[in-house]
Amino acid sequence: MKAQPAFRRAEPDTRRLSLIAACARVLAREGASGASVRAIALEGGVSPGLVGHYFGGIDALVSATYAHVEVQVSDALDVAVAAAGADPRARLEAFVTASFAPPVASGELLATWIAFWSLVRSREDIAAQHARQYAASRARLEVLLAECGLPEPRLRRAAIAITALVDGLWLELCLSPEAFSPAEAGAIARAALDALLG
Amino acid sequence: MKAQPAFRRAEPDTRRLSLIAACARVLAREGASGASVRAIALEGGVSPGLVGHYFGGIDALVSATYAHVEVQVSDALDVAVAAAGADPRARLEAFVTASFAPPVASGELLATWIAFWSLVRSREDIAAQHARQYAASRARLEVLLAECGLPEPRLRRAAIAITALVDGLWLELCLSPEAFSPAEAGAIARAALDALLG
DNA sequence: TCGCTTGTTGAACATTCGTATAACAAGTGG
DNA sequence: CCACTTGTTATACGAATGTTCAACAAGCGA
Repeated sequence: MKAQPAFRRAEPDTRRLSLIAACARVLAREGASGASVRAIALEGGVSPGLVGHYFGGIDALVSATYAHVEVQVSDALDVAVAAAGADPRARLEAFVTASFAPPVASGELLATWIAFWSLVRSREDIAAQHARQYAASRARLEVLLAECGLPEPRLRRAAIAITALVDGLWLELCLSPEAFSPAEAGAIARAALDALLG
Repeated sequence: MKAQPAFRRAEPDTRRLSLIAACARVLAREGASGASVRAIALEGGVSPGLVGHYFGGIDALVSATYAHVEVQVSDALDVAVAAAGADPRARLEAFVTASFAPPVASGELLATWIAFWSLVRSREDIAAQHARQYAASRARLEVLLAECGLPEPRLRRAAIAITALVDGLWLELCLSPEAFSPAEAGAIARAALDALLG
């Protein structure tokens, strides 16, 4: 009788993704302080050494997890925008509305953001990653705003404003869901769009 | 020759405050992950045991530090509002403008906020503290808005909106100061007030 | 079937963590 | 000047941290 394999090899990218997913789950369940190499390896059904093998350190894994989750969030927003049809204003409103509904606004995602933010000030490469992702997210919003007819000179500030408003509402929604509802957050953001677009 | 005292006794409240100040300094310098009992005790010129003696645990010290810093921030905003004179609109604008200048907006404060936020989801008492402080901060803004003539039914949402906008701008300002300037953040917030108050 | 590459393991490493606690001493009231 | 209270120290403890590395074996090509 042949013993079944003690472990299974995986494509590097597959394994990397499964570790990222495990990291995200641990962050969601245990919070930023519970995301240790061992806990993540256990969650991924893998030995602790693999984390170092693929990412070299826990910071890089957290950074990769943030990048991955950000892409998921970004995709979810894109889907919502696409589902809104062709009307520019409807697309913009779909964007902000989706920002306050799962899977974008979710307390479980908060720990990933917090773990990432806590690295921004001390690690220059992670600060650069944050700046890059922030710029990308703002640029996408600028496109939606431009399609609504907002003139180019006002685009930058408008995008900064809407991004900040949405982020602030999102953060508070994750931190204390009782303060106000996702629907109320959506209404507030849409009112801001009204004011901005006239 | 009499050896000088090996240590100095302090009033409980004095010592508590000095530990809170030491915690804030360590958070500012080392970030959330560097704020260990030992590092804080060393910073405060005190033995590690005292942290447990006064606060019972590191979480309670972080929570107390957050509360203390929040009061400082709140006081700084009050000073700015008072300095603006009697005109309600000027007072409101002073409030948002001060939110983007030191000592309120400062990368060094960010770590304190992050350390506190990371406790909100896992500890019920800290979630309650956050909800309480958020409500207080929103209530103060509601007063300023009411003085500008905003009718009562619109107060709640307006305060939520301005708080979220200011928090979002503040956060991004602390995370990546190159994205936009404090002056630009202030202009954005004042424009939002324009839109809100007509 | 054999050998080779390399993904993977699991233990060991030196630190560091938070907390508990016994001994010490500063300051106060007598 | 002497207790007595208690703020404070210093150490010790077990657990957990991130990282390293030699050994192992899975899967592929020959």
